[in-house]
This record gives sequence, C-alpha cells and structure tokens, in this order.
Amino acid sequence: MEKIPEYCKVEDALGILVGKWKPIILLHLLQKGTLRFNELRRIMPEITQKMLTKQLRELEDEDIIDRVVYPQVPPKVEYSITKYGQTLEPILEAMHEWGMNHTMHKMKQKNM
Amino acid sequence: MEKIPEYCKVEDALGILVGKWKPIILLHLLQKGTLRFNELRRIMPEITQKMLTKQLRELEDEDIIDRVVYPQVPPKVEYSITKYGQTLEPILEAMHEWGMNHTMHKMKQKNM
DNA sequence: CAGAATCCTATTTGATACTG
DNA sequence: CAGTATCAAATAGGATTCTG
Repeated sequence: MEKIPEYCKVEDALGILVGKWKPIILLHLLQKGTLRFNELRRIMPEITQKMLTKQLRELEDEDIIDRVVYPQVPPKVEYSITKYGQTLEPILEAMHEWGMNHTMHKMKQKNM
Repeated sequence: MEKIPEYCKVEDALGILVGKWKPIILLHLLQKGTLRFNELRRIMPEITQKMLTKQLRELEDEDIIDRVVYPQVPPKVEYSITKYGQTLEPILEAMHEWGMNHTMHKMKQKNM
C-alpha cells in the first residue's frame, strides 16, 4: 500500500460500480447469467426504464456486460456479464460482506 | 452469492467510499496514520475546504475516522482511521488492483 | 488553524409521454 | 419489447467570504 495515493486507481473501479443500480444489476446478472431488459425491470420494480437503460449502457461501454440484440419483432435484447466483468465478483462479494458487518456495527453504536 | 440481491449490502459499503475524495483521504490516512486538517489540504491541493470538511464529517459519522480536537489557540484537529475503519483496507486495495488492471484492459480495447 | 455560511453551477435521478 | 425524448427535481460540487 506504500504509494497508492499517488497512482490511485480506486476511483476507476468505484466509477464503474457507482450508479444507483449498478451493483444490483450486476449481482442479478451474475446470479442468473442472462436476462432480458424487461426481466431486469421486473426484478427491480423501482428503477425507471430510463435509468436502467443508462446504467446498462455504461456497463456495456466498460466491457462489463454484453448486450445481444435479436433482430426480430417484437425486439429481444439479452444482457449478460462478460468474462471480464466477472473479475468484479470478488470485489462485489467483499463489499457485500463488509456492508453486512457495517449494518451490525451501526446497530451496536446505537445500542440496539 | 446465492441470494445477495435480496439482501444486498453492497450499496452500504459503496455509500461510504463514494464521494469525490473519500478513497484518497482514506488511503492517505492509512499511510500516514494521523493528519491535521491543513495537512490533508496540502496533500490534496484541489479539494476545497468545504468538501474536505464534508467528506471528513461523513467518514466520522460512519465511525471510519476519528477526529480529535485539541482545545488550544490556534486550533488543532487531528484525523486518523479508526480500528474499525481499517477493515476497509482490503477492499480499497482490491479496488485499486482492479482499477490498475482495468486501465490496461481499456488500452487493449483501443489497440494502444 | 479549522472551520461555517452563502451563493451558484453541474451532474444525477425521476416522471411522464411517445415509438419502431 | 425495448427503448427515446423532454422536462423537472434532487444532489453533488465549487467559489468566495467570514470567524472564534
């Protein structure tokens, strides 16, 4: 960890994960493998389709997820994690673990 | 990873790390142990004192950093990572590693 | 020295309506 | 089905001035 601040790349990783729904989208895709646009919407009812589209595009631009369009009517578009995107899984898992622990930690602080 | 999305705590961890300067602040404090307000400013010349104050307060609220005020004139305030805050180090390190790799990955994509 | 207060801009997110 | 487009609200961030 000696000189990390000077060459800090934490923000880069953070930038990919940040976005109100990205972690959840990624976790669902990691779990299910492939999902269609409306399947994702059904799983996350509170997300607007505008936001879903945006987050998916951003993840696609970073080569984290794959977008396959089937040229048919009605349209069918499938999303999945790329092989490269899978390298994020350990980080997501570590953050989930930490987050779980943090929830407990805050409860202790407040004597709950 | 079976059911993470339902009980997802990734956002909680993310929420603590997100903020334009939080990772850098944390990395500097992890490295140096203790720093005064203006020492932090000197290390990160682009941050405004308003932002620095805000990020420090947020980290303090989550029990990630410690704030010690020495009641003297001129004032002296020292910041350091709490023992609990140190549990974030593996995640920061993992994200840094991933970020480094991602920089290379993007270069490959663009044939650089 | 370590900030608080005020004002302002930019970016993110949301609501709603429309379309090939 | 899988999006766009437009407008409005919320939030993050910056610049500047002031103070115990």
